[in-house]
Amino acid sequence: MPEGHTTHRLARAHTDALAGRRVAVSSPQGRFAAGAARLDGQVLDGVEAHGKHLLYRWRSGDVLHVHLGLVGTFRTHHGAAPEPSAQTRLVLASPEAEVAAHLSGPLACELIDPAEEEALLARLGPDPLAEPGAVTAFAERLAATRAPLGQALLDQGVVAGVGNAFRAEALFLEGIDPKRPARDLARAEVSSLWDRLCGLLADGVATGRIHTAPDADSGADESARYVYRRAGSPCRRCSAIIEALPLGGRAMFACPVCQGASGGGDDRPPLG
DNA sequence: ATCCGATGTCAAT
DNA sequence: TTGACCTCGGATC
Repeated sequence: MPEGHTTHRLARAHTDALAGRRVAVSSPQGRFAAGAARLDGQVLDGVEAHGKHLLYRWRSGDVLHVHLGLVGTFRTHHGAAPEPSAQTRLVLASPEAEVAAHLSGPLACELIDPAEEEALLARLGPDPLAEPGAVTAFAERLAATRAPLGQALLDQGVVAGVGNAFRAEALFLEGIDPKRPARDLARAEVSSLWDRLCGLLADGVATGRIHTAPDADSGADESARYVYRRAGSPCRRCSAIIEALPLGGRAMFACPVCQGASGGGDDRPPLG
């Protein structure tokens, strides 16, 4: 689940449900026991998303940093909540609001001090969901890397909140070969790509899913995407076989024709 | 019952 | 570049 759209949805949901309330905080699993004990009963002021990072700000001045990583999940229950599982790292609950959020498997769940928060935010590039006008910062950071574009888009210092699914879908829709050096993109390509990322992420916040292809609300997630996790299947535009190649340590999915040297991306609808 | 992979990141080679 | 970490659902035996 977790690219930038997920964290922004959580920030909004948890702010709506819990901000201004005293929150019961616990760590059934135990690995956050000390932090939970410190926060338990405190008033939550609000929750912010910065790329894939979540910051929970408490009236006491404490800041809780959560990063879901690859497998982390936050389940937010309204009404009667089930018992948290034994591996639940963190529970945030308001009995009066009948809300309980259960966090499992996070990469990070920790209290951070102001210096750590500053360092965290300083290493993030612009977040399309937080700063949709930040195309210039995006362009500068693309120009400063030697990496291929497909790899640069996974670098949270280049753009914050984009992950493996959004990078693949965005580059397909832009018709750009992911192996091209990021610094070689024309200004118009950078601008169009930034707008594309903003649009895809905003759609993700609205729906909670990464569905980029117009058809197929029915069926698996793969049926609602152009390339991500579709290696070996025909391209929805040209029927060429979608490829997966390692880029930035992960599988990069792309159409060899639509994203070939001749380029060609636009808003053409998919084939039948 | 067991294995494997996943929308992520970091530390150790 | 690789392995470790973390949890869970789906595939496989």
